[in-house]
Amino acid sequence: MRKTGQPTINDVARIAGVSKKTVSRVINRSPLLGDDTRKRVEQVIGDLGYIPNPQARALALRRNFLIGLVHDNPNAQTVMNVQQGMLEALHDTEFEMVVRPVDRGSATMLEDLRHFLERQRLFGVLLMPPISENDSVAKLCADIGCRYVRMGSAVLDDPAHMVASNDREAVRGATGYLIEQGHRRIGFVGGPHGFRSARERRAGFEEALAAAGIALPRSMIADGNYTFDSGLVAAERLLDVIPRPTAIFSSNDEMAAGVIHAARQRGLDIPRDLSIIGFDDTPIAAHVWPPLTTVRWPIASMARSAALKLIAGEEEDDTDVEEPSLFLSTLIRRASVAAPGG
Amino acid sequence: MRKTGQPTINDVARIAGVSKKTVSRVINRSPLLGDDTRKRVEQVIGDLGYIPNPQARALALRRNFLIGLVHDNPNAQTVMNVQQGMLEALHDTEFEMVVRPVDRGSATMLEDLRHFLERQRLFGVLLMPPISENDSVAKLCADIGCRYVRMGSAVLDDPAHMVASNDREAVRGATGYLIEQGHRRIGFVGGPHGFRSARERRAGFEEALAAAGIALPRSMIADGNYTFDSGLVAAERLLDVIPRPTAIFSSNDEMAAGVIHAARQRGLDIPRDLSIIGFDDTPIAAHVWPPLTTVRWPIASMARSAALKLIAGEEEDDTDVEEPSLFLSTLIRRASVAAPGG
DNA sequence: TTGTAGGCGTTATCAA
DNA sequence: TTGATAACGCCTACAA
Repeated sequence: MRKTGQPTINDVARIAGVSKKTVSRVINRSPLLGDDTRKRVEQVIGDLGYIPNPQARALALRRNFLIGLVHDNPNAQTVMNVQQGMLEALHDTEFEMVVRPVDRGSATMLEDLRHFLERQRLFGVLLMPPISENDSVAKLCADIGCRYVRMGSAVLDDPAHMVASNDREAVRGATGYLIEQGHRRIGFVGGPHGFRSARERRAGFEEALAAAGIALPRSMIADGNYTFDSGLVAAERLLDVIPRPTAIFSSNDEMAAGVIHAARQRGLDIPRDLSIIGFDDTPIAAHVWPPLTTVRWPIASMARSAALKLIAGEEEDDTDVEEPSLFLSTLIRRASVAAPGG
Repeated sequence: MRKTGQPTINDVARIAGVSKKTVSRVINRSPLLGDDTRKRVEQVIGDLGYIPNPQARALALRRNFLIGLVHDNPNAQTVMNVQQGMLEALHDTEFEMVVRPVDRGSATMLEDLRHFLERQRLFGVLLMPPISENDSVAKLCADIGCRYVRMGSAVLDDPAHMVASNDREAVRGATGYLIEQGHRRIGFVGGPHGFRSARERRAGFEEALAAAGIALPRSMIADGNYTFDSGLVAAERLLDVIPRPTAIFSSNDEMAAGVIHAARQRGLDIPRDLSIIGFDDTPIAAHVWPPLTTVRWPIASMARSAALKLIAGEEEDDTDVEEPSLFLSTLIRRASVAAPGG
């Protein structure tokens, strides 16, 4: 109690007139403990304001109480939603969240990550997309004995290590909605190669068209990389095609904002001349003009669930309830979609 | 080396044929060490892939290597920029970042924070606005011996505990720009009461008008709370005034997007009928239509500097270079401003 | 320049 | 049901 000002387990033991181990048992809710001893110790703990030192526990238990968030996601809102969901799960537990961005492009990414995990000896990590799609990262975690749960747009791993949304189905539904409105010439702005989410969304798009018997010419597909600018460029390509598409599905909101931009630069009215659907339901979707119809996936819920999976069995509460592994997305209908021609 | 698979200082010592202390000296770059011994130990460390256990170090040193980010900022991009800046500073150090959102509205916020800080015994915390403006929080940190640095829109603390932007001056400049363009009826959308940034920005606005000898009727001021919707509502109030303002300064970008929305709903052309300036230069600023003229403050640089202040003296590199405490903002000129009437 | 003994605050083992 | 003793992996103080 001298140096740091914080009382230690020794102080509690001495004052309560019991051994350290007994105090430890009280802290850890050991079942074999006399009621009176427990009460007495708890009294002292309360009086002293004693708080167990997590570092010491980490050392003794050979594992710490840090959950890592490993991400390389460029979208701030998405990352924040994940953080929020994780923290909801970690709230009132002894776990804390440490954030670790990684550089997917870096040649040493895997080595850096290994070094980080080995050094910090994290209790577990939550892998966000798109890095979560990288199987070598999951393998790395498994190899060095670090628990992990991956978030993704499709099931990439066994349920214990995965929470997934079903992007394909969501996009199929969104595209179906455009078709219902009467659209037949529908352009597609895709995400970057190598992204599972990009692949899933495109597959959903193609499935919807196929189901409706609508041909999909190559000219109606343009690839982007999830950025505003790439969406703008892709839209310019699509809008050059004659006859022009009457609707465009964009694989994320940011690119959809670029599509809106491009359309407006050509004097096109949205949704009269062009309907647009995005994906993610980031704040930008509600704030662009006109407000963007988009697909919302339950990011925070997924992250919360993922974190709960990670610490499952560690916390006494309702560990019997299995965390779900598959999450449903919903189409948010706003003003950017109408029947062709108004 | 048995349980965890990770080699310990003992393994290194045994294999290198030296004492633990010698290995410890190598790790901590003690100057008094024979070159050959050092080389030999370093060789073994490399061979074994030995990494010192941060938990054990934390225990022995009675302090850990975690830097906290305490925030209650609703803007995702701002928080992410701060995280990025912090992590840049922490890169290649032994420090990690743990994130702690707090609820400013909660009655137990201060108690929660105290509990968090006492339990985790963080090395230090970075306080983001607006919670950083709360003097009791700073006092709490000081009381329990936790280093802290506050980020803010004005100097609220001594340089060792503060990195600040100069919002007042920035807004004065931005408003001056509108005046230069010929605007005389300029509306102001303010931030929420109790926010220092809101106060500073408003002061800057008023100073600019006063300097130009322009009266500021009460009707030209509408308060918001930094959200899109509040900006929209505020703009509706301002645009109802006759004669209408020819320009509006909005205290952040999100509200400025709401202003744009409101203007468009009335069929006003921006910038012909209404010029708009925002604050923050979030991505939304570049992506709305028309692109928004706004004030950019160097968030990431400020956060990096704040983190470096926190760990100053701990890292050997260039600790002689004092971290700056005041950061300048710049006006980013885009298409949302023109002379009145086009 | 290097080593020994002891401590940081906690938990595990095993005996009482 | 409790307690003594020994870890956990590292660092400081003091010796050699």
